[in-house]
Amino acid sequence: MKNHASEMSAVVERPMGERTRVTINDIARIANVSKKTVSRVINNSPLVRDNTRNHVEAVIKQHGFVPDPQARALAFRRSFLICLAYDNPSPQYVVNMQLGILDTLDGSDYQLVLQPVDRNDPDYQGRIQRFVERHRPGGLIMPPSVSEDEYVAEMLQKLGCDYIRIASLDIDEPARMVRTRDAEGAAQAARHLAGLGHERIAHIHGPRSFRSAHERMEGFRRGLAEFDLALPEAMMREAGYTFDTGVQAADNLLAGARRPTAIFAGNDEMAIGVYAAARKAGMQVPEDLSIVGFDDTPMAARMWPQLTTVRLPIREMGREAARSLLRKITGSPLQMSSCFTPDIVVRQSTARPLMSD
Amino acid sequence: MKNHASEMSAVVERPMGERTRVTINDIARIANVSKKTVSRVINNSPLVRDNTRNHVEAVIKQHGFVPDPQARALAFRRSFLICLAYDNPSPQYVVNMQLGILDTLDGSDYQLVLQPVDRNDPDYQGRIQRFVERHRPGGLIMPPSVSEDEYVAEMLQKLGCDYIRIASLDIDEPARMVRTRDAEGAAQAARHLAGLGHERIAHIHGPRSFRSAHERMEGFRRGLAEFDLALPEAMMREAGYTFDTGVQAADNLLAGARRPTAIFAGNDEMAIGVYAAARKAGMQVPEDLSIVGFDDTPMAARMWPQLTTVRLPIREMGREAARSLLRKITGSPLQMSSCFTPDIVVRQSTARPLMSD
DNA sequence: CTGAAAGCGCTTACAG
DNA sequence: CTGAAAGCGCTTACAG
Repeated sequence: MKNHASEMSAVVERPMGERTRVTINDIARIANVSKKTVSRVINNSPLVRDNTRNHVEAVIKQHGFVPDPQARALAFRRSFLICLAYDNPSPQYVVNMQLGILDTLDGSDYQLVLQPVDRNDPDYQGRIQRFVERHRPGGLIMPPSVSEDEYVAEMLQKLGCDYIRIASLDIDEPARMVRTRDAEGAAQAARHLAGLGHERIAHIHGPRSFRSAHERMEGFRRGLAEFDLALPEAMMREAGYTFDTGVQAADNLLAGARRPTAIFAGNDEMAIGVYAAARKAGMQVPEDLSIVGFDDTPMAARMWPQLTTVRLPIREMGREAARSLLRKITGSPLQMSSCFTPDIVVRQSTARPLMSD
Repeated sequence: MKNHASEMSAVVERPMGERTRVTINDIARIANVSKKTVSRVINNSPLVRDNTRNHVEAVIKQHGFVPDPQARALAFRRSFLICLAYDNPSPQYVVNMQLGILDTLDGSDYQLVLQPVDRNDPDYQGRIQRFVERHRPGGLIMPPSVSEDEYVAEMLQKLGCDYIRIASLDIDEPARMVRTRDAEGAAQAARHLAGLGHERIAHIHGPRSFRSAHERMEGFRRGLAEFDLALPEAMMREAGYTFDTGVQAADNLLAGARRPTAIFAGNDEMAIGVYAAARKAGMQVPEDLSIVGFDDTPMAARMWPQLTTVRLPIREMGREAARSLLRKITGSPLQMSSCFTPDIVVRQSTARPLMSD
């Protein structure tokens, strides 16, 4: 795949297989300008004559020069790392978010590094702080619930580190936010269930430490209210956004005398737990129990019956978060906020309630 | 969380919130040694007197000095990045692999960066090569099927870049391998099904471009042979390690006149596709059809009935791969190969076949 | 609009 | 075992 002769000679020159690398000095010499001028071209400084720029760019292209990220990082006092700091327990969410960010970063100078954290770890903020102090990343992207931690956001501002928060409510200036309208999505779930004729409707929400749990709960409540339906305490359970906690909460809900005919779970993981609880209780889905989830993870469409859920375009959100962050870093002027409204995806886990009572 | 007075003074000195950072020069001055000696301590050089080392280490600790990764990278001509280059389509596999690697990297000087690739992209090897040339990572970790690409391995050797290949057969020197005995796992699946009394047993295997697909197929065949059972062509289908292709392959298998009574799928994703095909065909699992998967992803235990599958400890494999890589990088002498043998996890998707025929 | 000097915080190569 | 000098490949601060 490579010129054999030149490869041989390179090997002779550098036995470790390290090919001679074109540097800014080579380009400066060849283009007959100072290295500072090459630097200006690399960094898109306006202080370069068009003629000079074109010439330098031609030389750069001809020699396949790519500035060394490590050297730039040292001189800039800032690395070309973008950090995803997350604590979302759903692997689907995480992978899609990563893919979205990588979509945007591909072709840029930045690399994605991962910082999974545990908000129950008392040192979790310290871990983020140390990472930022040591590696001085270009910026951080924080999905819920890390995004909801004001202390972390303030710390990043003090450290002069850019960031984007993905969250279900406005908790920062627009240019630093990717907003999701979770409440509206939950309201759609409520309208769907109420519209089918359900009246005894329950809700399993995520941990109270997640703002999204509140938003979804309140949105769901508002949606029900449009149909003059209430969401009493007896019909609510808190769970941990995981399968196991979803099973437990649903077990509990279905053990009562007046069972709900429909359950809206705060995410798909818990909704899938509701399937398991329903089976244990001898209930058919959707005949005896309608189930709605939130997220539309791939698993939703693989369940039987397929899960009706509220879709949030995670990957596209990741793309947009990275785009916004890159804009902040480069100081681009057009910094508007972006907002994603979820949509309900009706599948087979919801139906009219059986006439009972 | 921090000494208030010192934080204030730092803010006054550096308005951008950039706190003065302790460098190797500060430590050298305070410890009254040359910076080269500090460097030796940092890098665990044996050429330091114990007295000197202890003293320098005390000063380092006292001042919370952490060497700048960017500066070290520039001087070393090698960055403190570990790259995961993967093309595995299962999000569960990817997330668990990442978590395992991060377990090991946590506390080290290295950061994990992601390089998802598409082996159908004609430029995919070029993408890896360019990443390595530009970022000079400490090393790469490659799970299947990227690990099975000899061209990539040779390229990395030429570039002098360390790597670890996770694969189901010995394709490199032991110190560069994390081996999995996929064939043995598949043989266990075969023994389990044959032991239950199945005779018409089918296999949906992954893409032929994955060596693991071959290993699992051959292991399964050998396991059946122990029970004098054959695996005829009519009972084999190729699919893409994804849910959708799994559904298709199973549809096809179940459309024939002599339906299999059991199907072993090459991974869980496809096995879950078999559930869907079985339902479409009006078959009950496990009464009419036994199903076995491979991987034991979290979804396996969430299916109904729960999926019998072959478990590979992905996260532990990730940990071990990162450990081996760090050993290679530091030139540690004890470099043995590690090997993981999968185990069958019997759940509820397998049972004795109904007496028919 | 362009450049020469100094510096980012480390390590390598050499000397002792 | 220890250190002074030069260098890694860029950018900042300053001058013109």
